[in-house]
Amino acid sequence: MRERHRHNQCIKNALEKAERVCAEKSLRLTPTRRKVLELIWQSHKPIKAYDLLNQLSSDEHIEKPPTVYRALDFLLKNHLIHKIASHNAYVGCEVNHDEMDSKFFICDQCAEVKEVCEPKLDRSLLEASKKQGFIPNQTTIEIHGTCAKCAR
Amino acid sequence: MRERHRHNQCIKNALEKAERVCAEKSLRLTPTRRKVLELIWQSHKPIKAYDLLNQLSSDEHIEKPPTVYRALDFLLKNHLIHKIASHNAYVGCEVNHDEMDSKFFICDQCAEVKEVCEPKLDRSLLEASKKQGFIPNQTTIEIHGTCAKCAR
DNA sequence: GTATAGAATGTTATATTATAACAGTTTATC
DNA sequence: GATAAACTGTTATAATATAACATTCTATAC
Repeated sequence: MRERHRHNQCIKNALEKAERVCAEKSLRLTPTRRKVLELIWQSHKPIKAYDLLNQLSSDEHIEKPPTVYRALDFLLKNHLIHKIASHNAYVGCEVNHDEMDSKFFICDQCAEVKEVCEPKLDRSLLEASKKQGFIPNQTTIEIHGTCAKCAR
Repeated sequence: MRERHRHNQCIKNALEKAERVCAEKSLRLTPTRRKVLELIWQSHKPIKAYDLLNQLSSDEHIEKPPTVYRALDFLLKNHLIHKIASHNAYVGCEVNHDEMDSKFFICDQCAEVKEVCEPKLDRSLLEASKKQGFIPNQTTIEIHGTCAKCAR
């Protein structure tokens, strides 16, 4: 735990950002949406839709899939979370999406995901696209391997 | 159709490559595996597992999911096909996998996928990884957009 | 040529991921 | 307070994928 970052701060930042974004765009961060975002931000590991569903449910009340998928759709559409396609799982968005699409480093040891912006990589992607005469719109860049922490 | 490439040749090449690879590694390209590979190569569009299953089935005999998933596993493991994670669908492998991982350009108009090797892009990916202290193992690079043909 | 082990296939069942469709409720605005 | 749009509840089902175990096939050793 020694080197662990102050994760509470991540959660707090994420929720604040969400409130700001929603306020700016007149969107409603309803209790379910907020709760789902908070659950996703419990870690930097992608979480599955049905795990969220279980965590949303209590002994008294079991939530149904559309509840969580609707919240996920909202959060995805507004760039507050991302879907990791290679895992069918969801992580909080760590970057500013004025920039280009995200790239993800996914540790196969500890499962943590690091989202990065890499203008150089963007340029390479654009260049490669141009070479194909391809007009890129949205990218899925997921790099699996071993993170710095686990490599030590 | 005027500019259409000779797709029969693609299928033929793919099957020949598969036979060669299997011969070299003492693997068995059994009838089901061969048939699945052939069905996947009917086009350059990713095909879904259950579509393959339907095409494998006849009025007399309906195949079951494990049949197709086992064939897919075999073909994936031996780099004869790839899974497009963002679509849960499968395409034939067009490149030589002595090289690094594949990158896919996926046209959202016509659905065709072009697999490319881009050493420059590989270098950018490696560089970005190094910057994170990340040791890359396997990448999912899927660029969605509009292909040259559809852009015209 | 037969015994044998490993690979491949058949079969049933079920797990996992995601959406459709429609009814009811809440919210913002007029 | 009426209204429309957004949001939520609920039931059902679609789409994707695997587990587990029985059976058959194939290559090799004897």
